[in-house]
Amino acid sequence: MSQNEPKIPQATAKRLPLYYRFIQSLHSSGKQRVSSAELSEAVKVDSATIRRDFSYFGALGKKGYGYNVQYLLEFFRKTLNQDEITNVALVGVGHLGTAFVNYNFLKNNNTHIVVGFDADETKVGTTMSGVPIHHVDEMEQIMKQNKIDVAILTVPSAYAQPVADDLVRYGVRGILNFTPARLTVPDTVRVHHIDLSIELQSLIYFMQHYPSAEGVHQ
Amino acid sequence: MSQNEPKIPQATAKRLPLYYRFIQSLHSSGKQRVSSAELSEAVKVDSATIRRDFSYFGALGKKGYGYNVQYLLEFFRKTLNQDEITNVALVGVGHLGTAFVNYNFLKNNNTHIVVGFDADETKVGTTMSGVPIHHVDEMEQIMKQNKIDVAILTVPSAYAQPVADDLVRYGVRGILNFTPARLTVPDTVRVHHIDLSIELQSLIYFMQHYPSAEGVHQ
DNA sequence: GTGCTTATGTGAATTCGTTTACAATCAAGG
DNA sequence: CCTTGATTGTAAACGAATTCACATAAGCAC
Repeated sequence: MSQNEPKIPQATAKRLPLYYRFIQSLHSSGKQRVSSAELSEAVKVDSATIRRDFSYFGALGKKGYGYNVQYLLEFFRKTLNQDEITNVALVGVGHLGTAFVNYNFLKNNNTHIVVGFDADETKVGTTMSGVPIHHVDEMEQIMKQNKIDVAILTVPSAYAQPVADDLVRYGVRGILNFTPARLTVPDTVRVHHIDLSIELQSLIYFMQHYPSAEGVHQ
Repeated sequence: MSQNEPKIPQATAKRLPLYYRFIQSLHSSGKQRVSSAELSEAVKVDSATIRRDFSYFGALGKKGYGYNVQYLLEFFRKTLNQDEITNVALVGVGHLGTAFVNYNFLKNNNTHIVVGFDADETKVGTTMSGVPIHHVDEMEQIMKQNKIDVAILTVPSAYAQPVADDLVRYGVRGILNFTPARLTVPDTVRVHHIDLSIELQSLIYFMQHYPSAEGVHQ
């Protein structure tokens, strides 16, 4: 499922889910074809960048015509492995964690939070939006049994590293880290940081120092 | 307060709050000096990159010695404008918005959510963690009166663009957008996107296609 | 078919960011 | 005051990502 394909630039890889989402919406609105210029307008990525991104996968379009929506949809569905549902564990069911189990953006896509863990006894044993909350002590057993290899980390930052160590030990290979801690993990494990207060701080810095500029991020 | 300083690369600017936070923690732990190598270990940024980043602001350190923590702290406090508190509005008090008003990461730093807006009458008039929730109809008056120029956008995606238009009209110059919508705004307004489901999707893509690699993201 | 229009795919140029590698400089210790 | 060891600051090399610009090919109209 991996390695033999040509390596896609990371910047491109990060945009794929964005493309996929918009193509889905085009498809469900019944559109048949789309040009890189239209895509550009919608996802706010330069049209040349879009064509270049697509070209890493070969010729997906036709000159003078554009891209066939159905075909693109099909292609991205396979490329992003959308047939298979990825089970995700949520570690730390505080305010932010609670928002994630409730938020339905995870029920779409191919990712699904199937279990939550917390140390708080009053939460353990409950179910939130259908997701059972277990005690962190049960993590090893449950993670291994269900072969969960992606976790969302929303614990207090003091626990971030030790919990991450546990997760790695239990077989997790991807962590979406919402704590401010910069985790140390083996390089077989992929960590993406989302640091909310840093995002806010840097937004403010940009506002003050780059009065007009195109949006950044991702 | 801006423009005359030399332009800092965006990649550097995004790391400044990260540096600042760690320098704060060094300072409160009583450390007097720090090298780029130590900083590197803590924030997981190559030490040469750190030295390069710092060098855009002139010579902050001393050769053979490193950086004086007190001095760095002072410097970043000014550079990141930490004396002044930035008031932030939260637009959309759903699950995610609720997490933000409760989360104390905003009470630290120099940013503070001072008001929330929602269309749900049952929320309007209440106070959450000390933050008053108003009806969106009052947005114009309150935003202008309090001269709030930063907003966190956590509304349902269908409302994202119209609400953003309103915000811009009321004087907002920075939006932290948590909706999947790609906003169209004048280029005097800065938007940072945090798209949670895309982050998760791209994490999974990277796991599957780049089995071992250093962490990306911010 | 023929020609016109459109929009792709990509080589080349450019911009942006990171990393190497080292001369310059300073602190500290004798 | 001299030497040693440490660590900066940056020039140059490299690498990644974006953007320009256009030859090429496909659709479409007549």
